[in-house]
Amino acid sequence: MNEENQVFEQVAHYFALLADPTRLRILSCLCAEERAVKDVVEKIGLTQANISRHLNILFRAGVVGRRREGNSVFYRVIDPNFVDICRTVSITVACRDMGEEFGIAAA
Amino acid sequence: MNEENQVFEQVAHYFALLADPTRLRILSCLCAEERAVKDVVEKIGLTQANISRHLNILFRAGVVGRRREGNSVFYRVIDPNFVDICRTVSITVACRDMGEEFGIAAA
DNA sequence: CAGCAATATAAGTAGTTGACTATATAAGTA
DNA sequence: TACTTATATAGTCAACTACTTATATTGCTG
Repeated sequence: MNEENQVFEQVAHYFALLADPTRLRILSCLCAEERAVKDVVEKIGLTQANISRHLNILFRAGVVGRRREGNSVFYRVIDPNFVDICRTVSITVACRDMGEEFGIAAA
Repeated sequence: MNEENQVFEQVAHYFALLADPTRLRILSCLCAEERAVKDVVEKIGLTQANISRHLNILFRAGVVGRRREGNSVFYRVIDPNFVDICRTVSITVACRDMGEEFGIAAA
């Protein structure tokens, strides 16, 4: 495996992070503000184990950061490019007014 | 399934297109110039059936276009956002000089 | 310490997908 | 038509992954 192929695999791996609707919902949740796991679970409506697992995947990849405060763990988006990427893709795949999930005003 | 969830699924579906190293290699091939399937196969070194399948996936999704010329079918990138997205992600996941696969000069 | 609340991890399962081989279709050429 | 080249499709299999239930960890509080 040469260096060029590694680049493609890294890029593909990053896209794979964003290729899951549940993770996109979670990231949409965290886009505007930091949130505790429990709040994300309530907002999205899947099991706590599942949300926690996705948050860990995003954390290990460096897309989100986290901090513990007492019993709770708060997550937030730290990847500076994430919003830009989602903005572009949202515009690509959907009509203008459908990009609002990520705070994209209709152009 | 409400409208909001459909947006996430559409966006996720687009990211899934780009979440495969082979498809990224193919798109990198087609980024600079239109190419026939045969040329892509030779350049990438996987089976013709596999490349053809990936090209069809990208075609149906509207990322690439194609035209037949005699025996050959030529593909090209037509999604105007693709290069921008890959540029951003390449910068995100790799060092500056690793973005050159998609024609990104070191900043 | 015991009990509770919040989060993380483990094990199992079902569905998806990327790869291959083999075959089919389409177009050029003798 | 028969043959060759180029591309697309079908069938199969292995690997991966998202989800669930059950359990473990961590921190607070009585």
